[in-house]
Amino acid sequence: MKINVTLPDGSVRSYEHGATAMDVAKSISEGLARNVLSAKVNGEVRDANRPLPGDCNLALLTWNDPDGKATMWHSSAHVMAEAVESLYPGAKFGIGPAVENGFYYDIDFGERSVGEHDFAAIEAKFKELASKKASFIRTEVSKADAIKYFTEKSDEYKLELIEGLNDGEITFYNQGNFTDLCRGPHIPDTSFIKAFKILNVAGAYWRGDEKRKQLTRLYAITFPKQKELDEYLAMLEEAKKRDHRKLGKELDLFTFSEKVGPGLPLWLPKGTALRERLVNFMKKAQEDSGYVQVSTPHIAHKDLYVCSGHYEKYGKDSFQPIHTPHEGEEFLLKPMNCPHHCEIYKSRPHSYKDLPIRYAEFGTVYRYEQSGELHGLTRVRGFTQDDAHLFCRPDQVKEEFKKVIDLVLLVFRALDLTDYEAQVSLRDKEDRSKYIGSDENWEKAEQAIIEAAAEKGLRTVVEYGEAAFYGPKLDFMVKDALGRKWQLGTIQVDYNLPERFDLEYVGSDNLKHRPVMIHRAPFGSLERFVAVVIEHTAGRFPLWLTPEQAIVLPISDKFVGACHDVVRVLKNSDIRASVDERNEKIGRKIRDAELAKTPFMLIIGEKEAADGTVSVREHGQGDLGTMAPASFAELVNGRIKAQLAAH
RNA sequence: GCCUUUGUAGCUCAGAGGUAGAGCACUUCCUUGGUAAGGAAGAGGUCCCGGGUUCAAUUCCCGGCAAAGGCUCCA
Repeated sequence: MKINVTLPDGSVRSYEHGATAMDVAKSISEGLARNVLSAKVNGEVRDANRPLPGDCNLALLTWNDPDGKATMWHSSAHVMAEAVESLYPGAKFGIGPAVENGFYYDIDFGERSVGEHDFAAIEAKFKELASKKASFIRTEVSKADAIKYFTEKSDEYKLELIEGLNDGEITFYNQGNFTDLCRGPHIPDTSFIKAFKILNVAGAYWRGDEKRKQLTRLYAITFPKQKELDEYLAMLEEAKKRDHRKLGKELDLFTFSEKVGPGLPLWLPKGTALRERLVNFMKKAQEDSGYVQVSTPHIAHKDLYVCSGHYEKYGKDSFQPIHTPHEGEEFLLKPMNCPHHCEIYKSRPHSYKDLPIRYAEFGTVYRYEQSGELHGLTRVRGFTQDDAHLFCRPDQVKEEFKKVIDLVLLVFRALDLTDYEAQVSLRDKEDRSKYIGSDENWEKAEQAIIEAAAEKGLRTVVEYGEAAFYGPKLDFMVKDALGRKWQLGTIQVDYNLPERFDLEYVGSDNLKHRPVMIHRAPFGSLERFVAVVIEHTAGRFPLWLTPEQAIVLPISDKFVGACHDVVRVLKNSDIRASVDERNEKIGRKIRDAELAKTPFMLIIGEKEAADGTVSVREHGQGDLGTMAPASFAELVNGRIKAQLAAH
């Protein structure tokens, strides 16, 4: 009896019954067979050496397929577990899945504490085991046998996992001296793994539950070639160099102080100026889009947040209320700007003709984040949002969304963030009970978002069940220069707050109606946004944003005066420049300016001073020749204009 | 909050149970130099904080504080 196998290119090949994906690979080429990690059979990823079920569609998976990589990494987790078990007898194992970059295994080492100093031994053992070319062998076991096996090993974690499985669907995989409860699939044998590295160690609660025991999680990665591991490690090094915390310090943008407190960034003059430019950029764009600025204080009555519902949801995990000394009133540090804006809306009646109303505020908010959650500028306790709230009629939602999308894209363009993706978050299809607002309005809003995104030509993914309880949303994910994903701009529809604050407008029918509210923040928070921009550009900011656009370098003291003259000319053209007056040689000044990532260096010596020119050198590019200061100003402003051009 | 690691000069980091070290930065002097580091001298430290062990602790132990990596990825 023969079976027919359809390959991804549509070709059909015939094999003996019981043939495996590996047999198919071998029949195509030896080279392919050496690289096959697993196989996708009728859409399901399976072991390459498992007999095919009959006629099927088959895709052979190699290192180039995400599923192939995952197979390899998951198998690597088993080998790492084997290494750990042989070095630390009695270790118990939780789960060991493949993740985005490598894999991990959660391990209970008992009383022992395992840290970085143990990595070398585990790595050595791993290499020894991997080189044995042990096959991964799949066996189906009964639930009773599975329980028996892990009871003997007294591994309560595996036993708990087995509890949740049905008899008849349980499989074990074995390689070398290690057997694990595992659904698979796995690579044929351990020889495919040529390079291994433990990346870090972390505590992880069993099943992600902080009430349960904390296991030791070993993160690691493997590759089929040593060279690829080396490249990966080099990439991590590069990421470290771009770390915004390091660059923020080097470029004098911001700092932290233990006295001031964790998660509370202090912006230095250069960083503040950079922030201001971002703020002004946004203010201008918002003005052009019909926003009006409002301003609200940093604290408010607790009742405001009780009304908005934020107190109930976040209150217990927030900074505790501030009490007035005599009246005993309770005030909270502002965690959100929206309730304030609702009150501004309420301060007077509105006609349908007034809508949409767009209140914008660069509002600084304070949120308690657990100490371990804090991270540089990306996770802080005090930060400034480029917040705005749009109050509109239901029929205006789509148009408003499109305008906000334009604003977000304007920001991305100005900062060279070209690789982005939009996520539309909608209601759970099954359970609609957890959402507030009428079905009809939701329907309308969801449709409006989808259409707005489509009409703007966004690349979107739709996620059901990801909407907030108060409304659907559109989030922008940006990939930075190293391919890391960040969530930046967000646009959210809200039916909840208009309800809670009893917001209304008078319609053309002279009846009262509920406006729809849209929250949006193209930057998200200034802190986080600056961090992303630093890491994306490695500190080489776009010309319009950079702290200092040009530094003027005198060849010797004699030309300092001429340098200041040039700075004055540049200032008149809105170019930020200063003079390096230090008593140093020109080579040194150039080096320091290059390291400070200053975009342009203007050198003035005998020749330039005499004919009123500057010798222009561009960061990372070198000498551009001499020109008049006015021509240089034109060059800079021309480039800035090109970058900020709307389209 | 919890786990692992770390905390020494402004920065990056070395160090040892017995008077604290380097490079860069800083100050002064010399040098006036043409596209990525000119030379010399000097100043600078509560070795994160609090307790304990010791004749002696910055070093060892305990407790805090802060920072870093992680705590969503489901056999």
